Amino acid sequence: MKNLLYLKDDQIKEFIEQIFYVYRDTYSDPRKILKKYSFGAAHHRAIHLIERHEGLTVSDLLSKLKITKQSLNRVLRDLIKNNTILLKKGEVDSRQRKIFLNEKGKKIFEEIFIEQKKRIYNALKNSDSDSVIKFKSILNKIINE
Amino acid sequence: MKNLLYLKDDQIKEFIEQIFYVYRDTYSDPRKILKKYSFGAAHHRAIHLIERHEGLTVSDLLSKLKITKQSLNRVLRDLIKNNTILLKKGEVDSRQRKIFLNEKGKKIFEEIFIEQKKRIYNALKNSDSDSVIKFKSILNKIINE
DNA sequence: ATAGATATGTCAATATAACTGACCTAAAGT
DNA sequence: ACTTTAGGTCAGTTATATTGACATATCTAT
Repeated sequence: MKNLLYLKDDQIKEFIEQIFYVYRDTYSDPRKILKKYSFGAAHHRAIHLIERHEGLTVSDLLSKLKITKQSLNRVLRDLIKNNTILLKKGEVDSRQRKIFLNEKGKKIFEEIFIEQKKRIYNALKNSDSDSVIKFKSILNKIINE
Repeated sequence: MKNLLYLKDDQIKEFIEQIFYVYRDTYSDPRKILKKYSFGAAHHRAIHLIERHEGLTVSDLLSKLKITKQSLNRVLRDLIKNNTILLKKGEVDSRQRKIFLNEKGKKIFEEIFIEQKKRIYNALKNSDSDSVIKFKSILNKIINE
């Protein structure tokens, strides 16, 4: 292994610790908003991914969340019951259900996002564009490993 | 708000999504090792923080994990029962319990870390030092917001 | 047409990790 | 002496996930 400082074990351990804090803090900020709608972290993650990938299918969402369909089903049922999402039959393949936020869902998403955005926005606003690009690039490398 | 590309909502939403994937993948890699010792994600996080901050107190660990002491207690009990950690009374303040990995704990940590390290190492090995520094800097800014 | 595969949904039981709330001891601080 | 702090514990509950089994509708391929 290379002897570069940033590849030393201690540095990597520190990254593993930081990744935990970043995830925990980023996703705990909108807890109160979620509670208002009787939603938890699982609903939050689903809503976020549905907003980012409107019309994605149930199996798309499953592979993004990497949970079982039984787990996802509870979440989707809650979201439907709460009138937050709607499912449309796929036009090409009618076995598929394409998932969308409805108007209420979009409003809830925005409420959540406002809370969640602050942390990231403030962290980036004093960073130069080059830093942000490099930050994103490494995030992507970690995901695609 | 500034009109910078990387401060646009879509970009921030993408970061929020990426942070989820990075955390999930980084912490799911050593699942099999953990299972071997009947440990779960909660034990993993505790072991990681104890290794990084040897001799930290119960309340130090609580504030890093941001869970209740009842939740942490289950985890610490399991780790003690499994002979992975040991608690020493604080010399200065004997109400405190300082937490250490014992020999078995250190070995388990190393086993976990080997699995977990790969992803980060591979992501960083082809990045230049400047990228890594900037990556770390933004992680810290997000945490300290 | 029909057989097999795929996408989705659901029932039931269980595991894991968290929570709230109440209460306790020992040791420190004042 | 009194209060606060650090830590531990009991009990009950909630949230999120799991495994395994099975059902339905639809698509694909022969």
